[in-house]
Amino acid sequence: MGAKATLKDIARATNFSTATVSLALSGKKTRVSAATKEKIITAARELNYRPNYIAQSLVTSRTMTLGMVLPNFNDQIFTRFAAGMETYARVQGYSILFCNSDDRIDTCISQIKVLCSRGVEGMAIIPPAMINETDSLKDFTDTLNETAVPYILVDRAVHDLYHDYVATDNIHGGFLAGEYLLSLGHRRIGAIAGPMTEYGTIKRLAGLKEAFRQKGLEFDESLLVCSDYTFEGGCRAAAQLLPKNVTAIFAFNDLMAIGAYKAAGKAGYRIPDDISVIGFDDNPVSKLVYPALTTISQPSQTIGSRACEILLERIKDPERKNCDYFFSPSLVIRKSTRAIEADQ
Amino acid sequence: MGAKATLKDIARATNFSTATVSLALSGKKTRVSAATKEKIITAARELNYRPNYIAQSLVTSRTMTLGMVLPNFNDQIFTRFAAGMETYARVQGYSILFCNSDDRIDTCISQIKVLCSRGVEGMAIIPPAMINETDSLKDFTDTLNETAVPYILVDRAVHDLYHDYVATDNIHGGFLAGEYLLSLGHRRIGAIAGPMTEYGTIKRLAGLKEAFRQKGLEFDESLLVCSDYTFEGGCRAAAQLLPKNVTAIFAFNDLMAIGAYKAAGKAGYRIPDDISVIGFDDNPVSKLVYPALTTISQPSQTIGSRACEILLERIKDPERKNCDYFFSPSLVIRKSTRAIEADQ
DNA sequence: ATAATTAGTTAAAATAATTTAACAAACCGG
DNA sequence: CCGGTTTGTTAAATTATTTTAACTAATTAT
Repeated sequence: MGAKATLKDIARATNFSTATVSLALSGKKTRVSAATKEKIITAARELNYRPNYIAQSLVTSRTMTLGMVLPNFNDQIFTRFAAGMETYARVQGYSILFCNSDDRIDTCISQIKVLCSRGVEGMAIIPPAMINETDSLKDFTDTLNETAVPYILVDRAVHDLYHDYVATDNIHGGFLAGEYLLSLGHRRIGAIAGPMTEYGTIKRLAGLKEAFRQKGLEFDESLLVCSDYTFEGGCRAAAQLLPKNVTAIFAFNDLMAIGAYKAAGKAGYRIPDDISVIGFDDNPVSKLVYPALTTISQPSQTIGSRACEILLERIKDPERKNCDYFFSPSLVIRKSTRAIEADQ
Repeated sequence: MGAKATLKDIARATNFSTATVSLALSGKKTRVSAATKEKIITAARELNYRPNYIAQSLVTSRTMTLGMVLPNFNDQIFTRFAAGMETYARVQGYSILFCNSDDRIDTCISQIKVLCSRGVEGMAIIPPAMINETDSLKDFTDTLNETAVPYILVDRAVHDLYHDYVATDNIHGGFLAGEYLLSLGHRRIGAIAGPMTEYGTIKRLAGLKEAFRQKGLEFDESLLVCSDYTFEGGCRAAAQLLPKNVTAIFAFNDLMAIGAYKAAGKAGYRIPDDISVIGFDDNPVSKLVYPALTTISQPSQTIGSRACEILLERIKDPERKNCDYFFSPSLVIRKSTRAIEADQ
């Protein structure tokens, strides 16, 4: 009962060597006679044999395990990456160790080390938000450069770390938002951006400006407020923007857009009658708020799945060239935007 | 660079045996001279040594890995359990394999088997919602009974499976919601429950009725609508309730409460002026909606942490008696409820 | 000075599998 | 019947670590 059978036990029971037993049970088309195979399989069943994956891993150095480091477990954007990752991994027979970095570089580094020690075959890492602005950046890149474990960066790019990278095409996303608001006739468009130290922020803004340019217009920089991707930050930023007679607000994520709802409500503006609001992410929340939020949908789940696929390819072929993979976001029109007469 | 250093490499570099190196690095208070220890630790750092957990596991038969099965990765309630679990596990040196059961029994069973094969020391399982109403229930309990791996059930109880179990004290939660609405003067209180096949639903309702009873009143069963814990379900249920002149609605989760917002908005009711709404869960969303939702807060993160703690205790002592652990929820008053004159 | 104890170190075993290289036996063609 | 191939099997090496038991040298006690 208690003690679990090993190859050795089967070998003893059948009078074959452990090598033969291993061969017979491995199922590979090796030269083991049918009679031998049958005896061994029968004995294995009788002894209720279960291969020890740990021992297998030690010798094959395959663990069928991946690692993923997330900045937190609460933000739906991250958990959707995680969900996509898990879905793809599962059908490939892989399991995933999920780690929380608390969005801190030191924790992220230590989690990466733990994952390597645990013998994951590959890692998907969403780096901390501030990764590019701290002194610890080098510690981070050093850690990754020193490890022999293949990895892929997800969502957030890192300076001086030229590696596989998957993310939303943020330029295109910013463009889509701008293009849509312009097509509705809006001209005084306020933008609630994130910190300008982030790639994503910079790109979304670039896309927005490009949309203006393609219409032969120019984005009014005085209507740009940099915030912090939080609900409260969005609320504060919108409060600054509303007095400037904007007819539409593009918040660089849904949380800030919903913060703008609050500011608009307080100031007596109705959405979308008095002001249109568009977000970014397609956070599940955006379907729940009233009015439902028009937004730029990041294909997070798909990105997660593809990240896993690309990671597995890299594991197979570590010499493969590093690539950036960008996934097109899409416009999801709900109830927070409306057309206005371009009266100016 | 590429090749990772082993104990042997350090032994070779320092001219000590692998045994000494192992002893020196293990940190245990063994008799290794300070000088030796220092040399070895220095060499280990230089060679960028990382212990191979696989080899460690093989000999110690401890993997320092736990498993957790979630119905999905998107619902914040589950990810908060997961976050709490991970936080506690991390400081104890454990990593966690997180699995998604897609809320299906067969997938859940197969994930449990995968976890066992991978040698997790223990499992935390949130069973599928329908677990108690399908023919596969026995498969599920059999799988768990046969395995030698300790486990704990989280959030959802399972028939005929007497084991460690952690959850919110749903009776008390239902009571708190009822008590609060009654204290505000509400008497015609509508309830949007979940399916009556779920323990959680039954208990929340029992708590609500108890609150009435303690006031010498009785809950009006005609104001009870059973729904399905979704936004749309809540919206439909509220649409049934509103014509019945309820002055307050207790939705058994926040998603349904926010669905009720939508129904109320459509019917021209203002919250909380015309109708009070209280939810359950304290889903992060409830802070974002307008007006911010008053709700019963489940201490999900705490429950996750405690689940991990209890699981680790059970791993240490498999003979320990099985227990149910219930955690008190708390009332979080926001903006969706108000007092009325008890004019009837 | 001798015996007993302690400190520091190590050789070797153990963990449970896979893999390699070798070997014997059977088979086959000329 | 002899060289070559194929088939079936196994001994031994390998994986990276911990652990045990033994050994030497130094210290302490008698």
